[in-house]
Amino acid sequence: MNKEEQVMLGFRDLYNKMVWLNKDKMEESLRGFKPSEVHCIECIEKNIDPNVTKLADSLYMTRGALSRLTKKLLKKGLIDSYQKSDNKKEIYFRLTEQGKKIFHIHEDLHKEFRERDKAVFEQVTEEQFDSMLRFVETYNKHLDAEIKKQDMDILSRNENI
Amino acid sequence: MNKEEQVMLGFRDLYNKMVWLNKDKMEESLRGFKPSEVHCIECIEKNIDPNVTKLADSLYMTRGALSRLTKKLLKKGLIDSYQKSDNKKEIYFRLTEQGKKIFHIHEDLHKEFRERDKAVFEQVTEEQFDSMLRFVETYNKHLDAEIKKQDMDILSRNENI
DNA sequence: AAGCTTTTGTTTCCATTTCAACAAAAGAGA
DNA sequence: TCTCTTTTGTTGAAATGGAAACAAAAGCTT
Repeated sequence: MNKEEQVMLGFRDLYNKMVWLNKDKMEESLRGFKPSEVHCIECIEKNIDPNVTKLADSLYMTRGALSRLTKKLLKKGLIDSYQKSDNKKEIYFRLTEQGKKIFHIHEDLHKEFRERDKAVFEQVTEEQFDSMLRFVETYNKHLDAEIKKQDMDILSRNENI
Repeated sequence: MNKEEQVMLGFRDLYNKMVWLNKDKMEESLRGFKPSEVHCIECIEKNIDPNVTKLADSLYMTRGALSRLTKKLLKKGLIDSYQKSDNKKEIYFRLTEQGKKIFHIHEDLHKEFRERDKAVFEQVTEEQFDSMLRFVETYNKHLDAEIKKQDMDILSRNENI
């Protein structure tokens, strides 16, 4: 196995382990709230005028899933919806006071995770961080371009039908 | 946002984008096979005497999920099961010829992905790779320890009941 | 060997997500 | 403006995966 693969597999493992590990802690601090709900809340707060489509794109899920998820959060009183006067189709969301509470508990939890993993990050130099950051940015841009390319392909394939 | 977070969020995005992007390609090359099935096949080939429990651990899923998944693959004739003479409980799996075909198509696909992303990796020096590899290894070890710690917690909590 | 604890694989039940089809609104082009 | 296309959000049906309960086998302790 070459180094590229090792790095990417290593990160895949890291990702899975973190999800696995944080899930329990999350359920402990935020009883009654599922990871998907908390992620949705996080995403609503961090986006400008988020609607079902935008949230689906950000969370790498389908619009159908987010339609249902937002409905649940509305019912629980964690989010509000609003529209703009010049658009009767798009429906946007924002956090209620109660939703903001959840958001902040989640933020604190992340601080706790950072604290938990501090020892690892202390071993990394500033240059190493910058190097990794450059790598991540380059790769992300590359994949964005590939995703766009693939969307084009799907589009043009539909035209041929 | 500090650099640690940027790096980790960057990798989370990378991971999600790759899953998203590769899923379509996978369905294209391996019609009728879901990512979960292919991952399971990959995992069976790359492990020694894999059983439901080992597969569940490797794939960060539950034993229940893998019990069903392996059953599906058995039905499709992609895998075989076998046991050892000294253990009547554990059931191991191996790929059939047809399963190996799927495995190799998947391997080729990965080569294709590497080719697709070659431009990104060409910009990375050997030292950068080594640096990232060290980071990934350290972090993984750290999380393994944390997971173990959490399991201990759960265990001791049960003792108190 | 006997009695317990743990591990393993399975199953039932349930929540979540995707897929596909749909209607309504927006956008684009003549 | 009228028409065709695309986008948006929603829904029913189906697939998926997790939680928990379970029996059978294995492991351990005495």
